[in-house]
Amino acid sequence: MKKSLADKIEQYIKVLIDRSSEHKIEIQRSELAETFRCVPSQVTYVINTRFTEKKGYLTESRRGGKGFVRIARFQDNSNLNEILNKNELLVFIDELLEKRAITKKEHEMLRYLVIHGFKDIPVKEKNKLFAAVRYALDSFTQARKH
Amino acid sequence: MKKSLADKIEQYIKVLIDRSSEHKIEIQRSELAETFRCVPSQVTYVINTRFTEKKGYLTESRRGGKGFVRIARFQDNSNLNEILNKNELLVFIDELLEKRAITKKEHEMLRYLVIHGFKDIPVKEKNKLFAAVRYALDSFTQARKH
DNA sequence: CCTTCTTTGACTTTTACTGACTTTTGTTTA
DNA sequence: TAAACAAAAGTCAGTAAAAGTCAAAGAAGG
Repeated sequence: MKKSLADKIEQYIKVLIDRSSEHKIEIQRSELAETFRCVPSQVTYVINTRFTEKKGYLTESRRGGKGFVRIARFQDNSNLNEILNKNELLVFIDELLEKRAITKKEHEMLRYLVIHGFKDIPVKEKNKLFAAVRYALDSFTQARKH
Repeated sequence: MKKSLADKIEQYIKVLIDRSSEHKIEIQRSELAETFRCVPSQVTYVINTRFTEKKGYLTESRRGGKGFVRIARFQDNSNLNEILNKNELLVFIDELLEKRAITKKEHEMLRYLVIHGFKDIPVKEKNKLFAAVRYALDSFTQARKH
């Protein structure tokens, strides 16, 4: 299994991120391309295939003079946490039904919302969101009791 | 972290605004240009690209002798947009009730969620979120009809 | 083979910066 | 007081320096 250039660039960037203070680096595409003696679009390729949101990275960039590419790894890396949190919220919603704090119809609707409603929200925000929804539901059902 | 001149001027102005009493400053374009050793139109460029209304700033200026550029940051640029969008979603939810697609209780719960549930989500995400919720609710109620 | 991943390069778009020229406004002077 | 002057700020187009896009060719793996 020979390492492709893309693999090497990927590894290089990951080392940079590891060494950085905030899990965040800023590079210049053209500069990096020169380091590896390849065309700049090769770097773009690496970024698009290896540093995706799904893999736990956020990227930003700016064109033009003094342009840059910023790559940040977010700490609650990934899926696991997201799914966990979504599950936690779903469990909470199930408990509400068990406690008769919500009706069966409401329960059905809420589950649907949680599962399908938050597709486009970045992972980082999603956790906050789930917590917020949980809080809101809690105080709502409390309030409704009286 | 290579900062462009425009970035530096932007930051400089923002610090001035932060230190000001009313989130408002008055500068002289030519003076600032001299400080940064650039042409005055560079300052105009920064103001036009970084201190726009969309980003929460209002600018005024006067030419000629005793000329000036005034930059003011207004409290919550987002509010207007946010509220508008939230309202759109609330209107949609109200319509669902009118169409009998949801019950009164569901309606009540959804309104509460929208109003109280998404407090900590950044504005930028919030709009996407509202759209997502609207979409989810739409398909949910469609599906439930059958 | 066939498919998928990599690499390349020509072309596009965005952003920064500059300088010549214009417009506006206050001040001075005839 | 009207005209000239000076001192601002605005406009705009041009240049350069990035990064992005996309399709096509090439390589690797099954």
